[in-house]
Amino acid sequence: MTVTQAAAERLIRIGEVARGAGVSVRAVRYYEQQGLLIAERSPSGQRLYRQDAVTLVRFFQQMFTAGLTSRTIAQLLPCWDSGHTDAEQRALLRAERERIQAKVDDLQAALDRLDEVIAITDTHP
Amino acid sequence: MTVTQAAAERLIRIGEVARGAGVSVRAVRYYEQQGLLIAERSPSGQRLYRQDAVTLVRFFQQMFTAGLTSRTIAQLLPCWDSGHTDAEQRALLRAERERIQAKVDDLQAALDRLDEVIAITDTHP
DNA sequence: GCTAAACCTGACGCTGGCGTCAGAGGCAAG
DNA sequence: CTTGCCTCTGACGCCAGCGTCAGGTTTAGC
Repeated sequence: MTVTQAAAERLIRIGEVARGAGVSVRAVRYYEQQGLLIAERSPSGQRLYRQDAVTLVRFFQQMFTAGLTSRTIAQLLPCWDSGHTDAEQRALLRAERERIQAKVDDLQAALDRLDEVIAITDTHP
Repeated sequence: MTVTQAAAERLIRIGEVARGAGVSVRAVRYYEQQGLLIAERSPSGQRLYRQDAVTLVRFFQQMFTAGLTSRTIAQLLPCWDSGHTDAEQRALLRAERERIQAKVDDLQAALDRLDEVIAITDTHP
């Protein structure tokens, strides 16, 4: 799936990336600052992205909402591109997996508590 | 369950509350500042809590990890004490429930993505 | 009565993912 | 050529739940 020979691919500017992914322009710049998204530059200095940057940004958003930091995502990015991992990355993957799973459990427990109250207060108007 | 006649109940100080609930003393003071935990005061000004404050603080922690703000918790606190809710509180309860459920779904989706990568990279050493 | 531990009130710092404002340059259309 | 939108680089602001330091009082044990 890693097409390296995108010869005459249409490049898009930052606004199109932002709109496409549903985030702000500021956010996209921030991702670059964090080393997540490398952009080419036009002669005048404007950022130019490949279209799959949109997909990538959506992916970043998903990871952010899962509680990963940009630093962690940056460390894991090579996995997505190459499909290979070193020991450190595998450990990171498992650690994040566990963290997220634990958070799911916490949220589920909180949900149960809230449902208790909802049930009680619904039967006691 | 709401025993209002705790005549000679043993009161505890902030350190004991903190240790009992597994949080810092600073956190307990913060909860008071946010209107979550009202403490009596000794003649010299030290905070005095009933033992169930420990349970309450644990509950706060659970809600915090579920993403509720102290403001929201404060608005919902009467529900726990009285077992009654007004319309606003019921709406709040449902809104938080939905928010948490949505977050669970997001986390689950992120977990699936991570598991994909883990699976792929485990079979490709 | 002394000391160590615990408590008090401010008040500033930190983290992370941006929002937002300032001031300046780029680009297609009319 | 000008109008209007897009983009650029800093740099400060924000929120929420505390951590942490400063400087002073209280409590408990010996």
